[in-house]
Amino acid sequence: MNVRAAKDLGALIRDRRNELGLTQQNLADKTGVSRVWVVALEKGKPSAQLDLILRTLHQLGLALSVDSAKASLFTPRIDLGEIIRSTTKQA
Amino acid sequence: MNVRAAKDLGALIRDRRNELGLTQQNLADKTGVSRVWVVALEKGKPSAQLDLILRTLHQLGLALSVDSAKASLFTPRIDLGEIIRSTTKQA
DNA sequence: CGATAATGACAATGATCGTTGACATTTTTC
DNA sequence: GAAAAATGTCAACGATCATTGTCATTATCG
Repeated sequence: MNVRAAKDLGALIRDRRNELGLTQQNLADKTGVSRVWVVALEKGKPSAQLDLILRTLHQLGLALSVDSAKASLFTPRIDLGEIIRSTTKQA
Repeated sequence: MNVRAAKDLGALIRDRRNELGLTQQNLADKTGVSRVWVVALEKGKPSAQLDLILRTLHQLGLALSVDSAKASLFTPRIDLGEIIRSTTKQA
């Protein structure tokens, strides 16, 4: 997903954390940050620091990437793994 | 490109800035940050803050995105625009 | 319902940020 | 090679960070 502003990242992280069934405290502990920071991050903290963000995403099984702004609109990610899986599953 | 650590982002930004023929001062002015900060960022500043990073990338025509860590390995970006362009260009 | 967990908010603190201004060191241009 | 531009580095400063501890408010579970 595209991250245009801090709020995008916050929402994304909160959703993913819930997907994994983690509490804010769980995530904070695993990541090595305070729970207060996680709360702020999910609220869309613009001043959040890069390394803490990277560590948080890592704990959530997420990764950060940078692409051309135009590309991010017209170059969708194609999940080759899923395509291969679903086209070869015929027993 | 994938950003695993602050240094990745720094290298990426420096390369892109040079591609565009901008000086550190140029980029700093456009982005509204100090040149010292740009220098540090390109060197791989882990404590760089999200909003400043987003503003910098924006000025470079770059965008930030978050994907599944696994996905980022197996879901390449497909440039549909380029595909359409090159398959319809026959006069 | 009652108890417990989870989340949101606040203040106080030490640590660190990003800025300005200056100077040294490349790198580029003529 | 000389001049100019670009880059790297430093110190001092006010501003802000991330942390801890605490308490109020929701959710969740038995």
